[in-house]
Amino acid sequence: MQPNESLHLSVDCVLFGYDDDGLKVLLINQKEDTYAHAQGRPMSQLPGDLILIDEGLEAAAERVLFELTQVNGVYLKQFHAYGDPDRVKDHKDRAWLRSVRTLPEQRVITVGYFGLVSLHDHSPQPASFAGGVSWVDVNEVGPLAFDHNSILNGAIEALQTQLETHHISFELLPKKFTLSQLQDLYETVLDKKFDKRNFRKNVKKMSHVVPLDEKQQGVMHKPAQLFSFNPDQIENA
Amino acid sequence: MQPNESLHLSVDCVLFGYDDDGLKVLLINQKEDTYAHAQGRPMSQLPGDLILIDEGLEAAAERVLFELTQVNGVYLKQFHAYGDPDRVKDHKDRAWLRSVRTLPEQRVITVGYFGLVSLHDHSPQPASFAGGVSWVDVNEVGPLAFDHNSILNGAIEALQTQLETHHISFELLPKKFTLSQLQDLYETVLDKKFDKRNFRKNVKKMSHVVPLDEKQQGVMHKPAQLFSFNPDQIENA
DNA sequence: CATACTAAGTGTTGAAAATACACTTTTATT
DNA sequence: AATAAAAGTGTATTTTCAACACTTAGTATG
Repeated sequence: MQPNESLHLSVDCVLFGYDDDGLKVLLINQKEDTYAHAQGRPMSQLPGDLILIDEGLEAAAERVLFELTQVNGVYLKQFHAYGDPDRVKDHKDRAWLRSVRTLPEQRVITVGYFGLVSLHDHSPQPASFAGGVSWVDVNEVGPLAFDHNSILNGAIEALQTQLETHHISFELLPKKFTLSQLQDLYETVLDKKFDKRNFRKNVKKMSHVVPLDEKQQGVMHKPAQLFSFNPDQIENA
Repeated sequence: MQPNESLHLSVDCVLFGYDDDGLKVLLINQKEDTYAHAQGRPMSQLPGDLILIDEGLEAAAERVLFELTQVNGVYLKQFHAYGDPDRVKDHKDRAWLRSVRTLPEQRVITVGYFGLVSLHDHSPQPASFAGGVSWVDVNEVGPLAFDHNSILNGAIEALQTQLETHHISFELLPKKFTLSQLQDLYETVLDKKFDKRNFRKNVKKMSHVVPLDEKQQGVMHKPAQLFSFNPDQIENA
């Protein structure tokens, strides 16, 4: 039973953002000039980094997300650990690792967390040492560094399961929203259509969705009733 | 961004076993004389150990389970990673760690896997260096080492979810079984009762449960029809 | 060989939930 | 005043779920 001394642990965060335009995921771009002299093109990747030696996993996910994107205070949930011994050994990834890690050859196991935000309420900013931060439509994500495409797929599945079983939509919408927005969110995330009347019947049963005394304004059609989430009721959602 | 050099990674296996007598979990006993001169009583724990440096997580879970209990070839599924920085720092656990680890003070993150077997088909044997192996009814598990009680609870939840969503019962039963055994399994794992006729209606819809041309023998009542699982159909269960 | 014991096996009915479906209303714009 | 655009609303049908009790086939016993 050999000890595994030269093994690193990281967290990767899959932050989903939603607006009327669809479901997005927050990616960072490897900074071009960090390894100008190395071969390989910079790629996009999920925000992630090594955990600190005395830090809990969830705390690490929060810290790393904040450091890399300035996004703070979001719901983060662990969904899977990825530990293929070769997951960071691909040729395309090594140049970048050499530029940012003191021990670039080291095996890295990573724990995936996903988080949810409303695009209206958060504006991510790249950290000084990151190349850039951008929201990318989940259906238009190209090849990512490492095994981040499969981590993303795992996160999407976890998000779908959680939305169906725990109705976690409240993290993805602005404070005030219409039922059409809520329905569009469900349709976007679960990738299926719902009947408007039946959907609204179901929402009536969700005690954490409460109508406000307020209507949409400035729209070129019948203004919709606004709703918000009642935080007291969210636990039992 | 400090590297986390002194960090260890382990896997812990929660192996569930089932027979007519209930749902059991396989525990190992810390070997008494391994640390005869250390304070503290030996405790029970889940079979788990550090992963090897070039070994995948699932492979590690299979290896560790086999090394510690001689159990082989079982369905193993990852369910959660546990990374509290203090999870192996409790006083009750340190004496044992000093006796078996070269670096007992090291932080250990662990990845939990659960597995399923039929008690009829497997007979675990302790490894030479382990103190003993025993099946313990899940409702009669006492205090375990480290955070293994919460890992066990996480595994039970994962098992219940998987049974309801993916009908993974086939791993827990002998090759030939009766519908009463299947119902008892569901009732035991999910901790609720089912109506016999309704349960059997549902089983009829499960294409992976197929009747055999064979009946129970030597029972003091009407012999039950035997069934088995059709492996071809299990994917779509 | 008749009786008793035990768990296996089997259908129907009512209630509840899920689905399918189309027109009217309210506001902003021209 | 007319138009455009999405909001809002109810009912009938189908499907699923839940409740419920007696008959059957084999083993053991007297």
